[in-house]
Amino acid sequence: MNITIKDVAKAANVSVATVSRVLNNKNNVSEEAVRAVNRAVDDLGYSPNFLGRDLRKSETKRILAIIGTTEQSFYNDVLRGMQDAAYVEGYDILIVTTRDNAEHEMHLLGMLFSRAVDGAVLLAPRLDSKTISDLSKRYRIAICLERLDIDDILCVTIDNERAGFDVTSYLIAKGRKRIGLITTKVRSQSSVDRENGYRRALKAAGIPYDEKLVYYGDYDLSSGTRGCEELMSLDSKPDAIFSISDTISIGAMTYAVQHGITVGKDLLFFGFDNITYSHMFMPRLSTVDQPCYLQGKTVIEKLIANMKTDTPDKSTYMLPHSLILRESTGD
Amino acid sequence: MNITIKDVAKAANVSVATVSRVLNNKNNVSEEAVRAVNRAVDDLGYSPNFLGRDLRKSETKRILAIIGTTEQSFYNDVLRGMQDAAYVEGYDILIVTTRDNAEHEMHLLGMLFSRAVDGAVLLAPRLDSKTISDLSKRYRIAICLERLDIDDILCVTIDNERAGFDVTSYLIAKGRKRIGLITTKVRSQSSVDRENGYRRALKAAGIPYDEKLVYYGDYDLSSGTRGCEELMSLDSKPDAIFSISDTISIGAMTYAVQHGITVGKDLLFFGFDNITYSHMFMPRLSTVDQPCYLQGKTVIEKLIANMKTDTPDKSTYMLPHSLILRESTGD
DNA sequence: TTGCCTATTGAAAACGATTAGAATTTATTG
DNA sequence: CAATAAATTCTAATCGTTTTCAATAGGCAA
Repeated sequence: MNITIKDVAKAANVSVATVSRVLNNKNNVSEEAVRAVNRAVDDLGYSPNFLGRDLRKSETKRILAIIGTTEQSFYNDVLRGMQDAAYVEGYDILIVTTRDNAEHEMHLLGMLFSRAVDGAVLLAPRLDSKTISDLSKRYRIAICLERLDIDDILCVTIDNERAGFDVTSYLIAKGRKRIGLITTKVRSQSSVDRENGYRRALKAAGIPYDEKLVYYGDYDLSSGTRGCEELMSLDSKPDAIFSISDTISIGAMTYAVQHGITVGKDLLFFGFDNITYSHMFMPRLSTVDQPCYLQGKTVIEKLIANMKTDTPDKSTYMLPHSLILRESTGD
Repeated sequence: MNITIKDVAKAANVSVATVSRVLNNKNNVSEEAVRAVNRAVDDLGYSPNFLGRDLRKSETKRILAIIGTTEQSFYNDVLRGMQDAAYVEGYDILIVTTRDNAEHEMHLLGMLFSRAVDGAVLLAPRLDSKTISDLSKRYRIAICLERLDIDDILCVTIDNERAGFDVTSYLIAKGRKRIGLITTKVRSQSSVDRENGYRRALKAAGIPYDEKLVYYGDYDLSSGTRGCEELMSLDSKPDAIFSISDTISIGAMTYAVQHGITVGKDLLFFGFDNITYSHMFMPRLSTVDQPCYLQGKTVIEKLIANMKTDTPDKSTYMLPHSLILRESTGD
């Protein structure tokens, strides 16, 4: 039914070994054989079955990128970086979504256990760090955009704690005393780290931490809106709001604008990620820029390097972030 | 080195055949054997090598979803629909991006030719329709969100021509006479269809087509901004602008707002896709809602059905769209 | 002609699973 | 208890490649 290497061999009047050699551009094969094989391949419309090849070679040249959902628009640059790095080494990146479900994440990692891919990058791990850490002993895994509290696994990220500290310190330097935080119920390490940075900055400035000023929501626009509404209904309202993502922050800012609050003066806003939308609307949103493309590129380079060695690199790499100051903080 | 089914067989003191039967939940195997095998599997931490299994079975239970970039936020719902439909049939969806490059699209389709996946869905084909049509004769391929001008391939989409007609007719009914169109240089079938609908509506209303009113740009926000700027610098300015995506339309509207144009009165805006951002900002954007989740779900159901038969369904399914009227059209 | 070296080639053994079909064990029946 | 049926189990073939190793052919020197 299907055309196999045997059919090509027969048509070209050579052995399957020779066909294989031609297909893989080995040098020890005569001009004549090359021609005959290529003709047969064309005539029959043959293309090699990767299942056979991969089984024999025990490698697939494919890497899994496990994300939560494709919604987070800044993944796009990360994935571009990953693809570019993979391309130069002859790998393909397969994207797969967990829909923020740990069980499904484990199911997808099954592709790794069962050798359907050579390695995996987790971009929004929901599994607990012990599990991931154990897996990383047997398989080629890396984390990107996040880190694990157990740090015996390859990680490429930014210093989120530091970024949270930087943002909060900046708002304090602007004379703000009651700084709200809109974060997520889901305790991703990056959210926790940003929150810790926020607390450290408060402490460093001698401002007492007030749990009422912290809102725990989801990752979407409307969650930001609800968060802002909640915080602004407090008896002593915040004078600045730091959100752990631009999407959330834009949702929050929308509430303020629609309720006549002067953004950038009465209330400052600071986001995170520097997505396209963050500078398209008035007032433009101050935010933290993280090197998405570079993180993606780096994690794949390191991961592929790890595949080639018995002594894998398990370091955590923190790439530099920067604050982008715009109208939402009165800049 | 790696643990194979043989190791499990040895540890459980049975043959590989029995191990395989236990692993695949066949009924003709004794309780005792099941226990022994399961224990051995746990002890050894074995998980089956899919390359071996897939080769033998000649199926992978994986379907490729080929998109342009993950940027387009409305893909998220489509992919969710695809995954849900795939899940009930035991398939996984692998997402892969062409970065809008036909050559790379062909490379990715290689996974189909080489049997690394069982089928593929094209969500933003860049290859010419002849090529795709030919491939669909040998492989299980479907199109989603788009269609081909050659219609001998499974397609799940909306009636984009009709939608373009509906939008334009609505604007005309609102008394508008000079209706601008912001579309894309890349001639995707959906863009072409929407543009054709636009023209048909003009003609039906006896309004002459004016090529100056059509701007060809990219898919992003800033392209909308540039498009609006260009159209508004015409001697006889448009009194309404239809953009082929919300992202573009929001970019366009941003230009208007920032230049003191009263949106919804001086200038009406109509978008396409009903993305989250479209109703988050004042003025809220009127747009076309297309059933993303349903299209994704449907295309996978039909594709999997096609995999089980020798007489595949090559129909084009057009699911219903609807107009969402908001402030940008004065509603 | 013979021998030796090199360049090609082919036969057959992997890779790790599934699955027919044969072989064995166990249960059932007269 | 023997004969038969049913339930398990095993051996070995198979999927489509790559790759080792042996075999062959051709060229060249002696």
